[in-house]
Amino acid sequence: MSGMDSSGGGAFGGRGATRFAPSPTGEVHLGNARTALFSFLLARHSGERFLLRIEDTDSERSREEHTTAVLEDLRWLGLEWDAGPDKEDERGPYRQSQRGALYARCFEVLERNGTAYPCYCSPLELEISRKAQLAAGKPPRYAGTCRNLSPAQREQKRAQGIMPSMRFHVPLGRRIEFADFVHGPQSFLSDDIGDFVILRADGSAAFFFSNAVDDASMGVTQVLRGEDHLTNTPRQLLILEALGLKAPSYGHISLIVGMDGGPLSKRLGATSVREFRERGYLPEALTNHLFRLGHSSPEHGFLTLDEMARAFDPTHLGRAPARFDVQQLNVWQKEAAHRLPAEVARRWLGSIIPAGLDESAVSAFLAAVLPNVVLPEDARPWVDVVFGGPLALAAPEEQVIRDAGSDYFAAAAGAAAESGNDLKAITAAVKAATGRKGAELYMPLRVALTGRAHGPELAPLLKAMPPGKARERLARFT
RNA sequence: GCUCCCAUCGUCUAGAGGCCCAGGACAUAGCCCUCUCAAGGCUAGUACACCGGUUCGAAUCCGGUUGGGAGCGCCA
Repeated sequence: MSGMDSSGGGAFGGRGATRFAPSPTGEVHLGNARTALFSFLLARHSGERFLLRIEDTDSERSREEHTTAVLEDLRWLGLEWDAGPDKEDERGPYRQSQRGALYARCFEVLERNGTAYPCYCSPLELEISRKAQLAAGKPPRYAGTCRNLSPAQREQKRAQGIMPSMRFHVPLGRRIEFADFVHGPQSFLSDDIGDFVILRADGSAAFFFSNAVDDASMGVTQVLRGEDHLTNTPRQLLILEALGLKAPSYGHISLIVGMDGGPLSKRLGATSVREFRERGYLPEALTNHLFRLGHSSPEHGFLTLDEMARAFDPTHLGRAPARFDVQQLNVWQKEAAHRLPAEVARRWLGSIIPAGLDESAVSAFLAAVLPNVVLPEDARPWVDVVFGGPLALAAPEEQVIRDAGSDYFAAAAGAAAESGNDLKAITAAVKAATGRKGAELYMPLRVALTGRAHGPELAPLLKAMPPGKARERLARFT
């Protein structure tokens, strides 16, 4: 069967591959972002290919704009793929909605094997059956109603116009074992698994089926995914076995949880890449934080993706759920913000920087303010300080001004008039006139010039101000 | 209900029987530096969920308890 060769080889020289396989039904969640990051790093670490496959078999919920958003978010994070929906190769297409022919061929194999059969049960019947089993304290599994229908019975159902779904016939009494590369040896009993749907009534392929078939046919050798898939893995192994396809090795990483230890929820803050991005978080902050969630590395500092790829160690993937702590994210965010090159910082701050400034004014502003900024909004108050008009003072600041006295400011304003916005010249003049030093010397200047007692370094801040601004603000208190 | 996964400082984690009265990073506190904040330097406190067992010896192995999570969908 062409297109189903899972032996590697061919155009890809036997290289293995990892993949990220999101369904375009919403925003990229933090947990998925981490799975994508780890899969990306796993591939980069060992020179494998990183594939992006869009799992859009559910036409009801899949939306093209979500696919676009997923691609955008991944690229924003810096996770570029070697093949994907916008980078097709001979193993594609990379959208499941376009792989119907392959699924049909695979299904035929199963049908011939006798490992698949049509199920005519209605959603309502299935729902009732599930509820009844649950109520009886039993696992809610498919009861096998349609498993052994005779050809005549099937014909009868078909004549009634019922479109069947197709189920996989799970063998009895089998032990399914595999080595999870995160959790170690796993063992499941096939008796605990009910016959599951592989083709929906509309003919589209269901997850267990399409996902397993695609991993095999796309040459994926290592599947890194969330732990929510761990107990589903035996199903996929069974499908692959029935198809005679080689299974990838699987690793299941624990889920990311909120600070309360429960599932990550909106209530506790942002949960999607998009939201963090919109709040002004930088991709490097997110990747550095995610890199340490459920993974340990001897490298402690701020890392680029390349450095992460080198340091990534699949044997150091955690089995315990990791809490998403925004405080820790903010540490990386601060670091990322402080490392921002000027032109990127300018884009990052966007409309917060007033329009119409010349380049040197912008870079002076950035040089002064960036070291004190974590999120773009932190820069906003300093725009007024640097470029705005007269400053309003609170009571404690007023007091600082009064204590300094008008002689102090006369000297300061005089120096400012002569030298422009030069802190050294101003402090020298004030020092000569008043004999003040240390905080007594600097604090009144800081307050008069910025309106507040705390903030970025004074000298660069002054330099960023328009000419005459220092004199103007100092003269106010003479 | 059944099956499966998990459990070390506030957070992320190291730890695969003695190297651990548990190490690191971040956070926190104090000090230093300093015009403030930030940065930087130094110092400090805080953890093996619980109960049994195996062993000369257990964070590490086994059993149980508790707690958390996942799966059992014509969602992925």
